[in-house]
Amino acid sequence: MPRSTVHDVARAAGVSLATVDRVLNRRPGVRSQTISKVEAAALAVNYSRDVAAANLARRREYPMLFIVPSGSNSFMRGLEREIRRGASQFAAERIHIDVVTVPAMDADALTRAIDRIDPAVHDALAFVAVDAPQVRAAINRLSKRGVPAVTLVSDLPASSRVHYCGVDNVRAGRTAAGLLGRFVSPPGTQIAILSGSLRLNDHAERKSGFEAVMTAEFPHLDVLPAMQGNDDSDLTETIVTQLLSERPELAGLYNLGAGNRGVIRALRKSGRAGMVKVIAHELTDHAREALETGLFEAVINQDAGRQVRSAVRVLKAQLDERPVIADQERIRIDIFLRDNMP
Amino acid sequence: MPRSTVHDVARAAGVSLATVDRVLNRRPGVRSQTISKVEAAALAVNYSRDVAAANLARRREYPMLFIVPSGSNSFMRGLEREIRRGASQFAAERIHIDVVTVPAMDADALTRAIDRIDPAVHDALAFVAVDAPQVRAAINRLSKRGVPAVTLVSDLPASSRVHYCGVDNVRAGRTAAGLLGRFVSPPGTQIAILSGSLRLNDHAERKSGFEAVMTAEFPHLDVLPAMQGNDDSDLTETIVTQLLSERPELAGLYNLGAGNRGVIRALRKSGRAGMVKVIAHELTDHAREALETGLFEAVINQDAGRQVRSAVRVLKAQLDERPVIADQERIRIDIFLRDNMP
DNA sequence: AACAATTTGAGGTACGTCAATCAAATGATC
DNA sequence: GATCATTTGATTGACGTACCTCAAATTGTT
Repeated sequence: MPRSTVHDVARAAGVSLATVDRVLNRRPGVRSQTISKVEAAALAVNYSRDVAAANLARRREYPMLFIVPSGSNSFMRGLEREIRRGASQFAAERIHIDVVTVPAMDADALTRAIDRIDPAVHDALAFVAVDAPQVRAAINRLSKRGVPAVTLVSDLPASSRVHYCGVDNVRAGRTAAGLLGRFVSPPGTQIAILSGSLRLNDHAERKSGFEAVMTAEFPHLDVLPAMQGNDDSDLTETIVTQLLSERPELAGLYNLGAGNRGVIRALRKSGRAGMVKVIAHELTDHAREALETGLFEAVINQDAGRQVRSAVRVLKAQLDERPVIADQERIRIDIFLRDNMP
Repeated sequence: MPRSTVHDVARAAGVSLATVDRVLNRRPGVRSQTISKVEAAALAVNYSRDVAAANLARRREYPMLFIVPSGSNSFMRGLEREIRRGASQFAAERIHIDVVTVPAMDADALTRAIDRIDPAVHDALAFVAVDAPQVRAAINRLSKRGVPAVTLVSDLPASSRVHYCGVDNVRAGRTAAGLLGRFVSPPGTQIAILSGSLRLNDHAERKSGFEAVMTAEFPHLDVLPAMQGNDDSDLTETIVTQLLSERPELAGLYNLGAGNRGVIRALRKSGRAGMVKVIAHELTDHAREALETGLFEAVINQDAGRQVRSAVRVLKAQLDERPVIADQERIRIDIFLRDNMP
């Protein structure tokens, strides 16, 4: 049974090809009666548009822009790599991707980059959000100019962004707590939380999820107030070194931001590796090695490639005025131990 | 910069379109000198074939057959569902998928099903293997008849199957051990292993991975000899019920096969839920609910949808005589706790 | 009934590739 | 340099859809 084509629909509906075409592409000049006749016929012969042929015929191109933070953050560099990889992959579908970087956690720089977008050049935007009013305003302006945007990795709630392509960070934090709580059994022991910047929506959410589960399910553990490492390896190293020397009872550490290199260095220096159970985020090369050597117990990961592909799919659907299947676009929270690393 | 086409290649190489076509599609009748000239030109103008247009032009169809075990095994039913879903998705790429079921763990039935394959009807096969000599022989016969095959979920090593689309089950077992070993801390406690059938390659591998890590990293835990539940809920329930009554010190249970319903029922009856930490496989509806209610601590999962899509990709590549990017086809070992279930 | 407005039909061209044909050019062989 | 085989060129018609034009048919309005 070969696929049915527009010809089959036309025959089944008893109308001409031109009319079928007008109906299928929502072109004007067709009586509503005829429209429903054609739609019924399409359903009857089980027609579905051959997307490949359609894309070929309409010379529609999909130029998109991705904005990611610059800097040495391994996860972000990995994200950029995945974007570039996606770019070459999606080229076959006439999707062209440009990438620009802006300083991390710099709301003004991000705002400027968004305002610089030329709708004649880029039809859609994906960006890693910093939660700030001026960014929100810029995105709202952008959508007024007809350019849809999605957030990547970190969300910008209450803005006109079309979709958030990233994990549910509250649940990510909850997951980390579930693991760490089970790993450190003796009661009365201390758990430390290390975050990057709470200006990033994702960090704030992870923290709240983590603390919620700790309070509810592991009340016997003593969770210390969160410290801020600013996603910076050196600052993180300083903080963790001091923490380890001050807290001999420390049994667990949850680093919910970046700066894993700093955690690793501090842990190595202290000689307490293995005694303090560490859970971190993002399976970068450093985290990988830390898992391998037993320095980290587990890593919570969000697959950058999936997020990029999801962003592209959502934006393309938006440009084609097709609905997104939200269910299919949910990004998973991966847990990696030494033995199940990909 | 619009994509370059065959025309660009022809111009760059200084040959006609026909010659470019012959080279690109490996048709005979071109001097090797000209071939390299064209290939160089293709590289120079950064040509990449427009897959959509190519698929449109060649009327190649890809009829494939999937063989899955019948029965009430939730994972297998989920797999079948994913195959059927894939079928409608891949239809756009002219890939047609048929599914047949054969009794689970029945090597002879599987052998007959493989021998029944008509190369005129199905160009490729994906199947869940039972590790038996007659199956191996049937697959070898099949590949002689020109039909490539991949194994799904459970492998058939040392056969002429082209690829295995499934997780590394040794590592899955190791992962389970890493988790369970950390979850049950008090020394001297007992851990039980429950398997389905060791005739299935995947079960045997999980068991060996689990035991290896237990011996090496958690020597203080007492791992009991593995019991066989035959992937059957009722038998599994009986076994677990008896186990729980005989072993009051039991602190952990690893169910590496199917039959989770039996484990759940036995655990509920016994009133030891939560005391015995359970790790199981496959995120079926039952496992989901068990995680939700705290009956299971963790579930190791292999994503059925991914495996199906991977199988289709690999088979299509095989039929097109394209190489497979093995790295991209590696199936991940998912870990799910209550809070990171998708 | 005459007219305009709307709806429909018929047909063509294009997208980039595949596949095939037939003619023309080139090469090798004696 | 005549003969034949091999290689290359030129051209054409699909594939399924989009989009356009122009004419024909149908409605609705007065």
